[in-house]
Amino acid sequence: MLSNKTRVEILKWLKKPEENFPPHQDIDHFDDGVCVGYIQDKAGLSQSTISTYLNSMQNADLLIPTRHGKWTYYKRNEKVINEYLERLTKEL
Amino acid sequence: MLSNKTRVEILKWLKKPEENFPPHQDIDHFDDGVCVGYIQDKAGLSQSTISTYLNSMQNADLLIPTRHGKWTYYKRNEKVINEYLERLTKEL
DNA sequence: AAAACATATCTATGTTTCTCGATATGTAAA
DNA sequence: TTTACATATCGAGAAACATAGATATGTTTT
Repeated sequence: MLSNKTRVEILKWLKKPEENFPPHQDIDHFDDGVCVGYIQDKAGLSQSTISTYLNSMQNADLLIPTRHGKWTYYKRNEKVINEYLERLTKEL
Repeated sequence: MLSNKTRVEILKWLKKPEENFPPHQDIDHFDDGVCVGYIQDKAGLSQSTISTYLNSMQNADLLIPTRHGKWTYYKRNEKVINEYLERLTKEL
């Protein structure tokens, strides 16, 4: 999962949404993360590719999706990400 | 590089050679790591595959090779491995 | 110097991953 | 209740990776 440059970048971007994405129009915070379109623009890959990536990261429990109207927002699952890093650091 | 199960396993095995490999015949320590043949036996993959893996990990600076007679021993490059883990923990 | 042995490299094939365009689905606006 | 929009899913081709067998290289033993 974390063997892909773009997916890792996305995780990093979502660490500080205010610094990496423009403000959303319908909501004035990043509490639920960032919408797919913004992530797509930033990554420069096709809509389907990004959607697939985000979906796979959600399946891996690295991201948490929230639907707001027609938009889907994705945010990091800090707990799982930290657990992964800790385990890796311990075992590797 | 660390996206491959076998390669990650090898790194883990080399963390504690005494526990994971039989003693070498020509030398009585693991100071320079473990010879290719033992790693191959443990991994259960072909000689060429393991040799290729070890070589690629050496190129990535994760392993340090030492030649003793006709054997090549590989050990972990702790410095680089730790730096990688620290950077990942900081950035991810 | 030849034979034996450990490892490295080459070549090839099957499998997985990346990536896209096309299409489907779900939601909101007209 | 169509139409428009955001995202998801499907199907396919190209690229990268995994892996093995054959062969080459380097080292030791005979």
